[in-house]
Amino acid sequence: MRRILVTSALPYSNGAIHLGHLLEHIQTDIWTRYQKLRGNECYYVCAEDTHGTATMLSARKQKISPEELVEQARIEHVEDFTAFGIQYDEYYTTHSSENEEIATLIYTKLQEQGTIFQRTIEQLYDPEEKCFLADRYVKGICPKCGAPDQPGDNCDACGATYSATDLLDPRSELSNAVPIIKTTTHYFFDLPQFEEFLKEWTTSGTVQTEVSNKLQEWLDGSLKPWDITRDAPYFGFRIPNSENKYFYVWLDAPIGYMASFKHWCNHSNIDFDDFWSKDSKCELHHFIGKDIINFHALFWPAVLNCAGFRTPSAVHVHGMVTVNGEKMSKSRGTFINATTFRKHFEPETLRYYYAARLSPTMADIDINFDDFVTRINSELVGKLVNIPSRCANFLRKSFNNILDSKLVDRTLFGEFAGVQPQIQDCYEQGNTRQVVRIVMGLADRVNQYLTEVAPWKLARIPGKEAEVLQICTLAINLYRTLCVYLKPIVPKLVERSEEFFGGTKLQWDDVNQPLLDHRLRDFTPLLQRIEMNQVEDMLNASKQTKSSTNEPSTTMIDITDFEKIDLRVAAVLEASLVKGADKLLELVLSIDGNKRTVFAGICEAYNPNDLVGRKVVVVANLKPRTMRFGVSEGMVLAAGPGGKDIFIVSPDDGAEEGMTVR
RNA sequence: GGCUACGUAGCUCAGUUGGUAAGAGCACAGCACUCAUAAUGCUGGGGUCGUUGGUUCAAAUCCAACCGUAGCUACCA
Repeated sequence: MRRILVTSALPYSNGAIHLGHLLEHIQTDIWTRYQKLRGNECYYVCAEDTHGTATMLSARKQKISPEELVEQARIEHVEDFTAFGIQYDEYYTTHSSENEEIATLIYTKLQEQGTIFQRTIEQLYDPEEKCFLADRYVKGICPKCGAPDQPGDNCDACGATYSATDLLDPRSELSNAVPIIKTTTHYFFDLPQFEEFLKEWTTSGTVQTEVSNKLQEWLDGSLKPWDITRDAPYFGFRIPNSENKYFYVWLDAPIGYMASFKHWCNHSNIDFDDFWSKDSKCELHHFIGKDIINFHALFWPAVLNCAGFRTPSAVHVHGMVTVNGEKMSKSRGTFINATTFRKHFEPETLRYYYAARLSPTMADIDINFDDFVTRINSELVGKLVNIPSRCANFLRKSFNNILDSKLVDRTLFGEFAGVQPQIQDCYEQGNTRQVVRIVMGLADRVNQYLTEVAPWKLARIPGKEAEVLQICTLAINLYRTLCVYLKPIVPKLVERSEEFFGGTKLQWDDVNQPLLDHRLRDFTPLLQRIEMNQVEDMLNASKQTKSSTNEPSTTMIDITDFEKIDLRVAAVLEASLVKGADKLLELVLSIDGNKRTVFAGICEAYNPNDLVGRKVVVVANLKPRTMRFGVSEGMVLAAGPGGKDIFIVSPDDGAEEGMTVR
């Protein structure tokens, strides 16, 4: 039996869980569930990544302590992950005594090994807030192209890279003060000392070859010492024997893997050192995105090695999530939070879709929603769940739900069991795409078989009842095999199937032992089809989430952009509730005598009768939008986050309908 | 600019060490079936495997250049 510790990258406290986090945690969860199903001793730990300037500032803004912010985020994050079936053994926090202890211990070890040195550096400093500024907290005019409002590291407009001190008219994002240059002494980890070690480590099967190739770029003599210090004020752990110096968040974040596991050990009978000591025989697997390769495949193994701990057995790197072929974008509504997704879809559908796309490569994963809808409907519902559905009525009506005492066709059942080694390899390598392909191929076979033997025809012929029972017994057992194979991917769907089979949990070896002479429970639909308009609803909801935040937009538009919008005063002629809609009111507006029908999601905030006769402002040249309840020919302007807090914009007295608003 | 990947039917992808592999699913068209959540089965159209050269008896598969895409990195070779 293997002993395995698995981690996903720690989600940062200052932000909601989105589809990108979910890709990684679903991938990790599938792998972990597979290992457990195989009977391995496997633990899956994660935690909140809590430290850093962003958390500190965000807490300040909300007038709460960072600790409160972190705890609140932890609760929300766990809720999201749990909804998607992610089963951690421990989901802890980096702001813990365990983490501080281990971080301090590791730092001390690094020091003893002579890999920590001090260096005085110059950095921008906000004299009003009295704090040093990271590049992204400074904005100014690009020295190359003159674009305004550019961050301190590179220009979004022309792509130039520069240092924050080169910016023209630099301003602190925090106080708008002009930053000054100030010196400070920082502690550095002397990474170049580990070049040889890392060259060896990164080419010894610990990472995918494509990752290894990429890493050689950095390892080709271009490793630099790593600044592990941040100056106060900073939310984090103080560096021992220093004043006002804190560990950079990226030092203690990976250590959070250890701390989380330590916490878990303290509550169970597992020995921490078995897993982390230098000569550990256990496995350690990290799942991460390609954006943080350097932290996990350079800094982290070097630090562990230097501090006398074991290094990871493998770092599994996945690609980024794109939506409909593009980067997730808040304005397009494709920046989709976990909470939003699960309001509109059963989480299992995302698990399935990701699994169907994931491979051991670090290629980006695109969520194409057309593809998403058809895959769920045709593969999961149309093929897979269709199998028991095709048999259930025969079994219930004629056989009291009791399966036959033997299998009519051992070969087909044996064939299905025969692919198990192949499936195992795929899971082990993280090639769930292949698992799904194999399983769906088998599901096709069952449907073909059923069409061929046509139990519905036999059922009409007296004396053929036994054959019908044989056929259904085989089909149900083949379906059961597929359930075993898919259990790590869609655990809830399989759980519902287990209920149907009688309530016993499926085991990996069950593919060799058919269910016979056994009473099933009544069949109930296992998964609902989904529709394209659910996708549209979700994308709209994602846009609303964005506009309800209080962050002012950083995208500047010029006057010609603004002039494209034809804003008009309109009078409300009629207003009525829309049957079947939760939020919509149907408004008939008059603009200069022309009638328009406009749907507005303001039902919770306004009574239809109170609106009739009012003057409102509409976007008159908005493309007509076909909604489930009709065509909307414009948009009524309103302020507020939504729900009951919506406030319609009205012109002052004297404005007449049809007037242009500028 | 450099580096690392990738570019196969409308979409998502298989194609093992070069030799009947040009394939699957979805989508589309026709037929069949009616047990099933308008599900399923069969048949068919559709690709000069990014482009151009080269190696070879033989290339989607190896090599080179170019084009395109993505990411990393940078004006230092």
